[in-house]
Amino acid sequence: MQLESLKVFCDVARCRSVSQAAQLNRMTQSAASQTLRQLEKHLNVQLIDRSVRPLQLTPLGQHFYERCRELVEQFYELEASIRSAGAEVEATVEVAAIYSVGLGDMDKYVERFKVEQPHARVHIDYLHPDRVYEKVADGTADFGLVSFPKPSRKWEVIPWRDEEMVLACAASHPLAARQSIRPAELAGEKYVAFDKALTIRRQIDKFLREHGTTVEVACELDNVESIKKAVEELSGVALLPEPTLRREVRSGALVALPLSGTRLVRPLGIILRRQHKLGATALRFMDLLRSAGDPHSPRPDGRQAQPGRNGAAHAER
Amino acid sequence: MQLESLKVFCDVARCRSVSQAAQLNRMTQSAASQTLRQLEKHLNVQLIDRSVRPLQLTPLGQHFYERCRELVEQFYELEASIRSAGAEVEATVEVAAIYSVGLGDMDKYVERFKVEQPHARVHIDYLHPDRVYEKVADGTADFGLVSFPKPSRKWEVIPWRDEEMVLACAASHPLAARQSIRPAELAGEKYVAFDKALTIRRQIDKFLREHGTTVEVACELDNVESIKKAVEELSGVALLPEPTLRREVRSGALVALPLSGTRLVRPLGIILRRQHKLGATALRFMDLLRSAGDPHSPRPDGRQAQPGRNGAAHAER
DNA sequence: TCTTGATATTAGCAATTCATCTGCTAGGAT
DNA sequence: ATCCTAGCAGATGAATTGCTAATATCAAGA
Repeated sequence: MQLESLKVFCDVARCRSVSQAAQLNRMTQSAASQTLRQLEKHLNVQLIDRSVRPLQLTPLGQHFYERCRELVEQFYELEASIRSAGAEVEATVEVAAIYSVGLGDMDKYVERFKVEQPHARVHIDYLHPDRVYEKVADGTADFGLVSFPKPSRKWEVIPWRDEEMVLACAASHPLAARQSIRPAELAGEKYVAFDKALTIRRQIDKFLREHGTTVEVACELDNVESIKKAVEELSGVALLPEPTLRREVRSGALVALPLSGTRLVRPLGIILRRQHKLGATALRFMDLLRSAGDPHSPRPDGRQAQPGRNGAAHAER
Repeated sequence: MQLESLKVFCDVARCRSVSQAAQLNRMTQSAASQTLRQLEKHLNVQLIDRSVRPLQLTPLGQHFYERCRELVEQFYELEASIRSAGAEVEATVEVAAIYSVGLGDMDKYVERFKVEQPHARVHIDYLHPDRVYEKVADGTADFGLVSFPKPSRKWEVIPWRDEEMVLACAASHPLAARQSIRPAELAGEKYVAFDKALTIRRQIDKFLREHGTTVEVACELDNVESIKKAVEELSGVALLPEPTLRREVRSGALVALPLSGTRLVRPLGIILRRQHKLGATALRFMDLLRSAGDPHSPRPDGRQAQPGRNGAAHAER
């Protein structure tokens, strides 16, 4: 049972002519005639009275036409809506990122991408790390941006960039005048920590342990923005990724002290579902991110990114 | 675009399994898989996420499923209703008859037919002759029963039976005692005539003219029942087909006098649209009528009627 | 009856569809 | 980690289907 057959029948019913209906459907009169006969045979009824000119619908045919027409129209509407929705989806990149990837950074990438791909739309969700993994796993996001990415069967990890961890403190803090600081010097400081459930907290704890230091945890928060605010207000200190502090350092609200004698980095990674081929648009946006973060790392699928029209995608900020 | 494809997709969406959906649709898993792929290609979207087990619909696929399911269900409902309506139509005989064919006669035929064809339904409309021709011409009736059938390109005429015209008068009328009557004796009688527009009126006028008689037309009516009533109440006379008078003669209300020395008959005929092949049921009912009316006239299409299970159709009443 | 415009029919060809078989993948168990 | 199993996709050959072109048939009007 072909939908086209129904359309042909509806057209015949409207035009009262097989030939015209055939033309409307880009087929020969013969094909239309056969189609109608087949339809009637399938339904085991006579829909059209062919013994008069112009042909006429039987009462049954009339009834069938009225209902059928609606259904056919509705279906073609649905088809069109799905098609356009599909094009929309294809042109949209869904990214899931942890809070602290930094709105400032991502905005720049998005702006740059929109210049290169004017028809494209980028949507970034800033979420709790667990939610990021979820959205990647269930396909709601094309890819995710997380810190300390953990490999798994379910997803593939592409290293993106390493962020230097630095000590943040209020401008009025006694340490603010220092050029750098050794981990050991943090002992006794009022420390604002990440939530215990977060990987970064465990990594920092391990780092401090390795340097024989224990800090006095004043409070625990699950995102960078809250920690920054707490550092300011409690006049505490915190170890945070350097890029997330830039705005506050520029405005003078906070001071960022590099660690001396050692180094702690927060690796960021792109995660994406295995065997899940990304759309062309998503692929291009990922390439933009990667070339900005680490232009030399290989692409996991071996495909070449479409180069921007002027190679700007490879320019470091 | 096949309706079956949509059904397969809907089944896949319900079962979350291609194999099961394939079984439901009596096809192999391979065919179902190809069908789905084709559907997705046609719509240019991804409906199903095949990278997880059990498979899952994409958001787009979910949306398509919800709308599609309704449409498919509605269509199958429509299909079923049309099919059953078609069977109904096929089993129903639509007959258009002039008023005076006689309800008594037709009832007998219908009763007998219902015994032979228990599933069949017969519907008889008693109409003005012009309406009978119309209903046959536009296909609303399978065939028509008329008097003095006029041949035409539009319809075919099959002689059915001739009805003897007799003089009707009230039992109290002076002529009622006669055994028969000559046309000339009608001169001066209060005559109840058919409407001038009717063929039978013209035929009767011609008949009387040929016998050199003129009658005094008391009133004109367009159907036999009214004429009979008028004959009774006005104590007039009328020339009417003998079968239409039987009931009144039996009850003693009217007397029927055969014409002597001459004869006038009203031929009845079956009319049906040329090239309009009747359904099997209509054909059988027509055969019943014809064998009862004139068992020796040939059938116009050369087809043999299905004989009744005991040949009763050929028995004269 | 004849013409005209339109539909049905037929045969042959091209495209599609389907089933079998094989290879691959995801998920779960050891 | 590595194996096993169920389920899906892809290739190939067989069969069906759908289409076109040519021809026959038909209804309506002159």
